[in-house]
Amino acid sequence: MTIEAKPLRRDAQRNRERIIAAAHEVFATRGFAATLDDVAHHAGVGVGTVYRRFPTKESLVEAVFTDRLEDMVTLAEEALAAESAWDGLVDFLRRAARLHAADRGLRDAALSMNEKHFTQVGEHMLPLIQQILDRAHAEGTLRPDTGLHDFPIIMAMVTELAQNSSACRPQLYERYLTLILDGLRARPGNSDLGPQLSEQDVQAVMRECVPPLKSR
Amino acid sequence: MTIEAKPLRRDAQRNRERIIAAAHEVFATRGFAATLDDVAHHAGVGVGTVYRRFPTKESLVEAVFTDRLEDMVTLAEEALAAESAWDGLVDFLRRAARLHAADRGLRDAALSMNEKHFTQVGEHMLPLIQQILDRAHAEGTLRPDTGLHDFPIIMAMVTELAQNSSACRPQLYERYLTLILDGLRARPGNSDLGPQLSEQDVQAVMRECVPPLKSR
DNA sequence: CAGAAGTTGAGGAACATCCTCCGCTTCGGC
DNA sequence: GCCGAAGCGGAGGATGTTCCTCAACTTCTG
Repeated sequence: MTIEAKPLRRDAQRNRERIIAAAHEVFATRGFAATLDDVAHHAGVGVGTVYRRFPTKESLVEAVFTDRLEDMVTLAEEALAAESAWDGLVDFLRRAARLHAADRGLRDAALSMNEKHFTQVGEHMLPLIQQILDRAHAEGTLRPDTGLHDFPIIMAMVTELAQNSSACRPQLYERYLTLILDGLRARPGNSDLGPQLSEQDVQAVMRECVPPLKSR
Repeated sequence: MTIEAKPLRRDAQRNRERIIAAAHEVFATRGFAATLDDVAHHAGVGVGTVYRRFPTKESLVEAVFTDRLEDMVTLAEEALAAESAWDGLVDFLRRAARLHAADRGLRDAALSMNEKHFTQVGEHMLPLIQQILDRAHAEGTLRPDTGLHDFPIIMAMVTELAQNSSACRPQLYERYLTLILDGLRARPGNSDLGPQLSEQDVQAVMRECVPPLKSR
């Protein structure tokens, strides 16, 4: 599956793993805004080593988060298995938010799912979420004027808040997620939300919500 | 009322006004993150002039936004005058969000209302908002487990989104504001939101939501 | 017209990235 | 063990940003 070019020397392999672990920690608190220099220091390794192993931040991010994102796929599958579609959806969002609140890097990764790195995971994930929503729509519990594209936006808002409150009230975001979930229920008397968004819109907005991975 | 120390020379006064106007423009797009150097250039004036007239960013911000915030007080008064408390509240939030979406500086100012500069405006504003909410609670339309402190947070989320989508879909935020408003209605079957937040919490979170005005 | 008030903007100080480079260390096949 | 290849470190150059001062100059106004 993986195209393993050359087996690394043993020490190099050890360092690679150290770097990934350190990157996970550093990204968890600073998100994609973290620096490769930062990662190097946390890994107890020279900057050059990091740059040699991961020439771009993108490649490091990919190495760190593809698995974490696959974990979220599992979460989505569990949501589909719940007997109540609504409860499945709510649970999924709550757990996802919890993970994202605890790991800002994962949050940034999840919101970058349409970006070239991670497209693969996106192709697993998005159809599952679509199914979750279809089921909830069919059940009549999720308001019909919402769709797939609303959820990245909602998660972006909620997890941004989670970040901003993490120092003083790490659970604060849950309150507002709950509020939004009540707003998402299909109910008589709901307001008119207007037209749904396009995929391009979401992608553009998500790019603004996540620090750029530029480098160079 | 205002402690006018010395009458400025006429050209100086003209420059002062130019600076304020330019600052308004610059803050409108970059928020408090804008630079005094930026403002100077937009005003067609040397940096030194800005620093002489407004030694701190804080003082400039105050000069620019106190009036704009007082405008929002008017908005709040209109909300209180509406016959339906709920409609008044909704209108108020929608209009406030519109203003904040169009002027990120105003948004940053509004979210800084507890900060020393602006406390004065805050003392006008907050009791009014409290009254709006009391009325809506009494009317039974606003869910009872919400309060004053929820609104800065909600506005912060919504206007942050407005900012992030301003380039591609400037009205996007309205959709999610509407969604949240539906979540704010008192309704049977609403979820449990848990305990309300304290004022300290809100202040701490707001400080994270707005770029620091440090200087020096 | 004198001198007070005001202006200017180059530029120094203080950061923050990003990433390269080359002398040195370590590995591991022989 | 030896030695060449692989790997490592981290100082430091390049670049960028922001803040703010100051000394030479200009413009008011009485």
